[in-house]
Amino acid sequence: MTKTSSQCPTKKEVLQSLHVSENDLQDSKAVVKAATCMPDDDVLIDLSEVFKVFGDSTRVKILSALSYNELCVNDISALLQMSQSAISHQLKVLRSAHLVTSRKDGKVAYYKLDDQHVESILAIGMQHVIEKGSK
Amino acid sequence: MTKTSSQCPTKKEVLQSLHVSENDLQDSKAVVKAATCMPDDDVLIDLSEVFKVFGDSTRVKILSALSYNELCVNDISALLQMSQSAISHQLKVLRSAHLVTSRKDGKVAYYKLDDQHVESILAIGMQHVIEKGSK
DNA sequence: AAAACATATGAATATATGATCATTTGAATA
DNA sequence: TATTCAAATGATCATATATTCATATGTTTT
Repeated sequence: MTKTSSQCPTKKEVLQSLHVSENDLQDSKAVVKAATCMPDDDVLIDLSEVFKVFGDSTRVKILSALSYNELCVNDISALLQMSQSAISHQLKVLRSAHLVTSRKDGKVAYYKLDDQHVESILAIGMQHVIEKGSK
Repeated sequence: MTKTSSQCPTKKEVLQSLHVSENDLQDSKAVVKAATCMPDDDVLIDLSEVFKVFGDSTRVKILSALSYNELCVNDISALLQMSQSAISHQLKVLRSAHLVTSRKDGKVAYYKLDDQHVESILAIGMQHVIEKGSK
């Protein structure tokens, strides 16, 4: 069986796909390694989309609040002292990203964190903030 | 010794500070718990700022690349097939957020991840993407 | 010293996005 | 059934931001 380029591209193939020659680069070995090991573009784009959802103070506050208790829209609105509409819009964003789930009890919609990852991400991010400071 | 309100605010005090009365809320106990336990606003804002930096595909690609190797600006530019200027601007954002550090060797500036948190955050975010899918 | 090179930076622009306001949907209750 | 209430949604607007283009800075080499 012969290795195909998609399974194990040669250095030459990698550089070609990047439209560069070896002497355009300071460290072609490092570039090839990164190019070979990095996840596909679409995966990294998805990843950035997830972080983008964490990257808003209103949404982070909602997530932080939900890490202690399930809460309904009205109560989140009161807690954060923001309009019901603003909260509802952001909850939609959080739902789309699978960061929260909701259940309905009559007219009241209760939200909670979707899974354990959410808390983990918040916790590690918090560590970074504590160690490196804000700015 | 008497507890002061700043050390252990009463339920009444918490609700007052939120400008709500108990019957504005579905679950006042849950709201008070969240209000009491949540980190201060400025901490959560800082946290969201960190995630905001992760929340861009170009920056995530840079961070992913740097997780395999230290790389210089030119090589990142070639790897991502983006202009030197665009990369340099984003590296500045990453530096400001303490996600990468740089060293200079002559004219060449090499960048690497600042600390272990960066990789951890990427890894957990990736888990979420894999498990929940992109959209 | 001049030229070449790697990186950084400032201004400008186009796009993305968060909050508001007005309205709608859907469920409980009078 | 009409009303009230919680939540969701659509349109709009103001702000934030990522890239480009032009240029500056600083270093090495000729």
